[in-house]
Amino acid sequence: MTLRLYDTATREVRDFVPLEEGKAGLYVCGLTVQSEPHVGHVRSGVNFDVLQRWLRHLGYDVSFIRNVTDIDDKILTKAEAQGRPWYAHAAIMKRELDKAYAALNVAPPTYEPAATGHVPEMLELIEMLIAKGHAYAAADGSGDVYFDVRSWQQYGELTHQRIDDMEAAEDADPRGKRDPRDFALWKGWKKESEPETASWPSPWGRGRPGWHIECSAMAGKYLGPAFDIHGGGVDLRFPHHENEQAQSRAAGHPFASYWMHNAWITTAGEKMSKSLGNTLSIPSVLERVRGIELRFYIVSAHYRSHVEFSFEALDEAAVGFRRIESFLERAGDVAVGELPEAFVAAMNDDLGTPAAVAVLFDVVRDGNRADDPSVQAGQVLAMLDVLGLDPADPAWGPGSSNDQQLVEAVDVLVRGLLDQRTQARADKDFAAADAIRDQIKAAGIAITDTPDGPTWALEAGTK
RNA sequence: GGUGGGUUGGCCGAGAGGCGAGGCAACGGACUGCAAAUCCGUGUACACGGGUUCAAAUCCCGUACCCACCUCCA
Repeated sequence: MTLRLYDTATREVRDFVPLEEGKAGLYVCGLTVQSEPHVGHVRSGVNFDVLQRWLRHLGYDVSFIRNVTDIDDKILTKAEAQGRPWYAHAAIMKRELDKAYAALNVAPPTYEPAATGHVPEMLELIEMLIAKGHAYAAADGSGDVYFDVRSWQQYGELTHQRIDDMEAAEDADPRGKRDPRDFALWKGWKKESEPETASWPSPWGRGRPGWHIECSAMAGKYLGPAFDIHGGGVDLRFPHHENEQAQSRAAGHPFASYWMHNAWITTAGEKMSKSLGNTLSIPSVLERVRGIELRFYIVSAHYRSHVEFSFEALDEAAVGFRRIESFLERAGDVAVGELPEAFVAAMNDDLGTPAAVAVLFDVVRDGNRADDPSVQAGQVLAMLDVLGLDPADPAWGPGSSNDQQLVEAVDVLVRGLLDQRTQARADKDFAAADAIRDQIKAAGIAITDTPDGPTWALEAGTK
């Protein structure tokens, strides 16, 4: 059984055949570090992390490159609004993003190149494009360099559009373009409005990279002229990915074999980037549910399906996930087992995580029914591991030693109370027994009576 | 104007011609001193109108509504 993936370029699910047997090169457009990451932003991080983990599980030697765009218009304007240098602003937001990824157990990529670190590579590519007649320096002396879309006959091939059908940008300030659809490879430095630190020397004077060129340059540098999979959010299909492909192919590089795009998470039917302030920023969502629960919520939907975010649905997902966790707790220590066939089939079918999660629940039920749940628990662990949802993964944070001490302290206190309750029950003094249970419950601790005596755990629903 | 996606039970969310994915909630039952947890059972859902077919949520035609992208966006 082989992995099949939906390829945006061909619009079909097809067998994944790597360029080089046993290896997989993956490039994903990461974020522009311009503001605090929200739920929508991290979806792509989680989705492609699942892809990375699955490829590794299948035995591929994965090179996963996920870039960081650390210079662009928005960064400049937001930094200025906040009164700090653009690079400081980008660095702060980058740290926030790292924290968000860590909180969701998004494993780091092989390498995370930053745009500003690759200006020479971009210049090299731009000069190659000029030499081949696919790019030109603007005639107006602005220092801008544009890609000449009319010179590249296949332009539009990725998104199946013809140049003449595309609407030219409304704001199209022609700025010396030959065609309004030509896009910037290099942006000349605007002395009056932009800091000099946001400019680099080039054959066309000081300036900064256009948005698309960085990915062509970095993908080429780290994965080579041809690589397997290129990913990102749906909105990037056009113009970003179309332009990346045009640049790279015009420069003579075959570029990506497969294109994968994750769908949006919206709120109230609107994209998150447009909507409501910071209520959906990762730190604020994590005040409500744990990172592992948010990740489970994201993984429960297929990566190509649009998700309408709601806190109710998020809470439901969290409740469902706790069922899996409590099964594992009951099962005790078990070794990681084999993946059920149905799970493997689901994952191989274009990362069918919803079907995979259904298998997860089926096995949990089986395990809850069994006298000895260790086989099922082992399978559950294996599945959770692939999905990046193993609660025991140290990546979720070891909990500080302080926490550990607290747990031990609480354990002693609760055990004392539970002993009293057990005695009361033995004496058939149920009023007393229930009073103790209520007292413990009031503290946010649920108790479960088992054949081996009562156990306690923090109550579901309270984070 | 061009390109792409969507509308599934109370809610979330899969599926892509024939056996009721799964979860949450609800109801009944088992277990329990009572609960909790767990298990068992309970649903005749696929926007609307036609058509194809022995068989349609799934294919075809039409309609309605929603969303995304068209050079700043995950």
